Formats: sequence, structure tokens, C-alpha cells
Amino acid sequence: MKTHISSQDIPETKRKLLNAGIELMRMKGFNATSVAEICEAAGTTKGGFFHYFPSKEDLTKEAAFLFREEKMKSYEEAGFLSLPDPLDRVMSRLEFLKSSERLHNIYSCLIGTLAQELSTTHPDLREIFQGAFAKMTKDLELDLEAAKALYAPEAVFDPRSLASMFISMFQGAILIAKAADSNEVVVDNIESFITCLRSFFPEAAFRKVKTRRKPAIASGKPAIAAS
Amino acid sequence: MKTHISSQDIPETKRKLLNAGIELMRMKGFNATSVAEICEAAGTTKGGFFHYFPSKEDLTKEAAFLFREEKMKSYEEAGFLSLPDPLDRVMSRLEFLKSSERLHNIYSCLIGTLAQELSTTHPDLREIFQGAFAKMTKDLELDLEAAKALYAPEAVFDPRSLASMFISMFQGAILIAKAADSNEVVVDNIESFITCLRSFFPEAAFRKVKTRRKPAIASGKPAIAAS
DNA sequence: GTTTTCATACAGACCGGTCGGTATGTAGAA
DNA sequence: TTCTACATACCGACCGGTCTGTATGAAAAC
Repeated sequence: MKTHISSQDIPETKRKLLNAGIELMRMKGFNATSVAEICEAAGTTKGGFFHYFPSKEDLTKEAAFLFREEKMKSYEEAGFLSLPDPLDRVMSRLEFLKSSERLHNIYSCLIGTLAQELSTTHPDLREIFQGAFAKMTKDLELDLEAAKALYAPEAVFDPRSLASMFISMFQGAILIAKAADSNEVVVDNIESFITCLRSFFPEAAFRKVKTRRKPAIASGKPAIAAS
Repeated sequence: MKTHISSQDIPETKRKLLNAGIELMRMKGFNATSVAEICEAAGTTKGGFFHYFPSKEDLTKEAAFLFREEKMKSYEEAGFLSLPDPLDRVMSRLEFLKSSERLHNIYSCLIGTLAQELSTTHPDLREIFQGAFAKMTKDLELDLEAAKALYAPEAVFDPRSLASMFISMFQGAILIAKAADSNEVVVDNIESFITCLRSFFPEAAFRKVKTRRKPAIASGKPAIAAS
């Protein structure tokens, strides 16, 4: 029994339902989004909905997984995950987040929205959200750790804590962007985080990263091994 | 016509309704909290509810104001707002937040919870949340600005951006604490922020603050004027 | 001082509508 | 013929909000 199927295997109607669910719940949350509404947006009916999902909560679970999966795919496509230099990976990730915030004008993360609303009432969903946040943190932590080892082994910051701080900041920034109806704060906060990073690493590290970036990818061979 | 009354003027039943609303909505959000539920928790009935509030949304507005008012009152009682040294105010504020997180085990901010759920669907509430976040940010910004002018005028950070980053981080940390069912992350993130602060200010500034703190209050006269 | 008046502060039954979910039906593929 | 993939009608529960009724106390009238 597999608990989750990959995006490719999903039939069209189910996929439309999931996409509609993601979009609607990102904006309005779980409780304010009705099953009928999701069906209408997906161009189907309740019959279709409950054919694919035993309950609204089940769609929500799968929607959360799909949302994460697509986010991670967009990271892979952006390319920074495979950069050879860890500090380069960190900086490129931040730049990617910044530019994708500037591009879109939907100020909401499905995971954050649902976590806020459902964590205390739906324990099994809560664990999914917890896992998602932990994964985000870990990804960044590993790069930060490697970057620290490489460029600033004596620095005072703890990679894990700093990564955790960034994820919190990012989620909080999206929340405040929602309230402000502008994602300016997200971009601004990422830049502040970069300022903090710069204060932890020697300036030379950033210069090296900047000049080496493109050639390092082109050559296909890291000048300095990661981690 | 006054738009908002101070806490003292609120009759007991209304107060109970507001308190019940705050507690329930902090945990479950707006939509998952029913009027009947609030009434039961407050020990009254729908008659009482709709005697004091034209609608559920109106109670929510007043609850948000009351929540903020009580938070600010707790800040005043903590005393750090009137400290003479701005860096001392900042550090004491952070320490206060840390210790109050350690004390309570409710991982939720009403404003953040409601902002997440209602910002896109309830424009007038959205503006209230926006204002609340702006106020929090401004409060911290002023202290940071004064502290920078006093101790690190050449530092690279922007007080406004750094304050904004902290508020985002704090709200995000609470969100993640909800998902993790533990406020460990909140305390940890505040400490990370302190580490960032320390990298912006000269170490001497913190030493001065620490040794001077108590005497400065006792004398009632700031050794160095704020702002 | 007593009675009448009237607003306040609720109680609780009730209403139309919406909710998540079910039961049943059916068109088309295999 | 059987199974999949839906459509549609429908259900009981519950929702926010309304309505009517009533206990109470203060003010006004006599």
C-alpha cells in the first residue's frame, strides 16, 4: 500500500480537483473552502470528488503533498540545488525565492495556511505540516553547514538554528504579506537575512562565489567540493 | 462616536464572550469556532451574544483589539519599555518574549491566526491585522534605530528592515510551533536573532548595557538619552 | 411612596441556508 | 456483463442570525 502517488499518475479530474483545492485553500483556508466550490472550480461534481477522495480532509492531505512536490520540482528546475559550492547554493536559493516572490502576486503558502488553521484540531495533518517544515529547514541547514565549514568554520552561528530562523522568517513574511496585500515585506526580509549572512561570512567568500558561479556550472566540475 | 472602548468599561458578560472568542479562535481560527461554542464557553446564550455584537465578525474585530491591548499592557508591566538605554530595551524585550514563551504553552497569536485565515476574504479585518503588524514593527524599529545611532552608527543593517525581519520571524516561529506542538523553535529563533544582533553591534555595547541596567533604573535618570 | 414606564440584558426557540457526505443512477470502456 | 468514472438527487447536522419573551432595575409620574 503506497501512501502517496507521484504527480504523473494522477488522472485528470483528480488533478483538477487537487489544483482547485490548493488554489482555493491557499487563499481562504480549509474551513472556508467548501467541497462544492472545489468541484465547481475543477469543473466536476460531488460525485467526482468523493470518487477520488474519501473526505475533504483526504483531499487536503494529498493537496499538501502535491504542493510540496511541485515546490521542490521548481527548485530542481531552478538549478541551484546542484551547484557545487554550498554558499553559492544558499545565495542562489535566496535569490530564487526573492525573484519568484517578485514574479507571482499570490502571497500564500498552502502549508503555512493550513498549519495555522488545522494544527490544533487535526493531529494527523499537523504531523504532515511539521514534517514539511522540518524538511525545508534541513535542506537549508545542510548547505549552511557546508558553507560554514568551508568559509567560516569559526563563525558564531549555528547552521541548524540559522536555517530554522530563515524558514520561520519566510513563513511569517508570507503571513504578513497577506495582511499587507503586498509581498514587498517578503523580498525585504530575505534581503535582511542576506545582510545577516554577510556579517557571518568573510566578504571574500561572497566574491569568490560570484566570480566562479557560471564557469563552475559550465565546466561541470566543482572548484571546491561541497560538504 | 468612539470606535473602541477600553478594557475597563466592558461589562462582564461581554468580556467573557470576548475572552472565550480569543481563546477559541487562537486555537481553531475563525470559521471553525461557532457562535454557539463561544456562548457556551462564556456561560451565556445566543441572546447574549447578539445583544453585544451585531455579528460574529464584530466580535472578532473587538477580540483582535482586546488581544493587542492586553499584549501591550503586559509589555508595560514587564517594564522594559521605559528603560533608558535603547539597546537595553531591545535586549530586554527579546528576553521577555523568550521567557513568556517558555512560561505559556499556548503556541498561537490571535492576530497571526486570523490574518492567515481572513486576510483575503475580509478586507476590513485585513487592515486591522496590517495595522497591528505595522505597530509591532514600528515599536521595535524605533529602539533599534536609537540603539544603532548610539552604539553602531556605521553598521550595515537598516533598523526598519531588521525590525520587520524580527516580526516576521516571530510570527513564523509561532506558526511552526503550532505545527510542531512545541514552542522550542520560538525560543531558539529569538536566540538566533540575538546572535545576528550581536554581529551588528560592538561587543562593548552589550557589556555596558549589562552592567548599567539596574542602577540606571534605580537612579531614574538615563545615563545616555534615548533617541 | 407607590405605581407605571421603559430601556437594558439576556434566554431560548426558531429559520433559511449551507455544509460534508451518501445513495443511486448511468454512460462508456473493457 | 462488469467495472470505472463520474452526475445528480438527497440527507441530517449545523451554521449565523432573528425573533419573541422575560427578569430587572432605574427613572418618571402620580
